[in-house]
Amino acid sequence: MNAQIRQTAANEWEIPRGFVPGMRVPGRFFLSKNLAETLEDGALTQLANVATLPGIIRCSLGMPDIHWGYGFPIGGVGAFDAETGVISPGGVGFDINCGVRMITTPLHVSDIPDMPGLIEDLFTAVPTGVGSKSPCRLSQQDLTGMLENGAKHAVMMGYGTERDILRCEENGAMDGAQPEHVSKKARQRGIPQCGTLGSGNHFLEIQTVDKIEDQETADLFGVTEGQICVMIHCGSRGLGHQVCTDHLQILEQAVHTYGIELPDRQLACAPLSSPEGEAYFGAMAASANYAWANRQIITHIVRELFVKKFRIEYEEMPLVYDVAHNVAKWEEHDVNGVRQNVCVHRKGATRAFGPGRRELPHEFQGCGQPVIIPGSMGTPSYLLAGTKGAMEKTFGSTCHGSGRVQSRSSAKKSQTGEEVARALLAQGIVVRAPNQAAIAEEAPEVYKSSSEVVRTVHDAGISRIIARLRPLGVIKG
DNA sequence: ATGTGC
Repeated sequence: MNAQIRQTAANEWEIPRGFVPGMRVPGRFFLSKNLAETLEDGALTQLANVATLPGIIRCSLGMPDIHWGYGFPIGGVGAFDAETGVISPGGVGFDINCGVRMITTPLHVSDIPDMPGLIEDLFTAVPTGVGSKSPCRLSQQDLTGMLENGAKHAVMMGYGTERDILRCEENGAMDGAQPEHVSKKARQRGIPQCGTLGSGNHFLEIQTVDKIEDQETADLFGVTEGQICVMIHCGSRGLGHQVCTDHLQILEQAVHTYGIELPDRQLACAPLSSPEGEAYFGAMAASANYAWANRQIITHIVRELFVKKFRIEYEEMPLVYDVAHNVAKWEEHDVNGVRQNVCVHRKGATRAFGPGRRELPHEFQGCGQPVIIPGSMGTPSYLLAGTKGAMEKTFGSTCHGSGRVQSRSSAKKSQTGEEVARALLAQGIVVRAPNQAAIAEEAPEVYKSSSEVVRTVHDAGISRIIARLRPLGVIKG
């Protein structure tokens, strides 16, 4: 560990002010001894850079899956004061509201004798890969509806149930969406892509619950051992990417307009209260809503396939929860003992609200929200719960996944897609992707261990492990 | 992440 970094608890570290010039607050991050060697110098510097931004509250935060990203590190959290703070696309990420949802089924492993067949059918039903095209013909009006009302609009169109909405963070639609700040170009990319999985680390996975660590909370979440589940990981596709690109350009100018000094151009931002900052927030919220609609439509496609194939009822595949990984949101938090409305940026980080938060459905008031942490291809995913500790230490946030440790190009050099797929099949995991390179780039070896990341946040008390899920079949984008 | 890069 860098000599300037101070250890403050078993898995907790502090970057002191002065690590980079202009830090207004310290940086803090969570990392176990085993993960220490995965920490990149660049990510550490980025975490310190975030602490220089105007109006940042208490500290910049890094989760154990931290790695180098655009401006902010991935696995980064920053909360900003409503009056003096800024909003930054680099603190949200290009894939606005990249997120993950988990659906349970009444099936067990023995009910799916032909996993390759199921995966093939799902691969055909859910458009996958770069530039894949939508299964639904979306009108301009429906696109606007999705930008304004997210998953609610998708349900209104017939893609899901009223109950689904209650099981999405923000009820599947953020307040403050302003479709008028989503460019025509972004809309053009969004229309043909809604209901598509995308590429990279996005996936659709068939899993089984193989270990319950907290039976009481698992019961509340509706999860039982041996059950087959579906996990969907995707975001706002080309639309969110275009919104980020468009507004970065505007905010790079705003940096000069408002005389903001930045250690890195990629931290382009504007005051939360400025027209430029408000425009980005409105467009970002609209993109987040599009992503919720996207995951909702994919959920519907999967349910229809299961209903037909396994002769079950649509309602027998309830949504456990849907969480956002890349978003900035207004939330109330305690700041120096005062309840304050702050703008929390989570980039590659998950909300982990503990018991008693009014945003949560009544059934989760006592146990905290479900937190879904996807593993890499072939490694376990986890269902966690939010905690009081997260409210106190991390503005109600935890990790989002495993975190890449090897570049895509390097991954392709070390193994071919065929080799990776064969190794996974030997472990009983079926993999399907549009091309072999996609599989090589996502080999389990290129990621930090999801188990180690999850263990770290559990031990630090910023979420707690409820159940572990083992992959059986994976569709990669 | 991304109709993937100047």
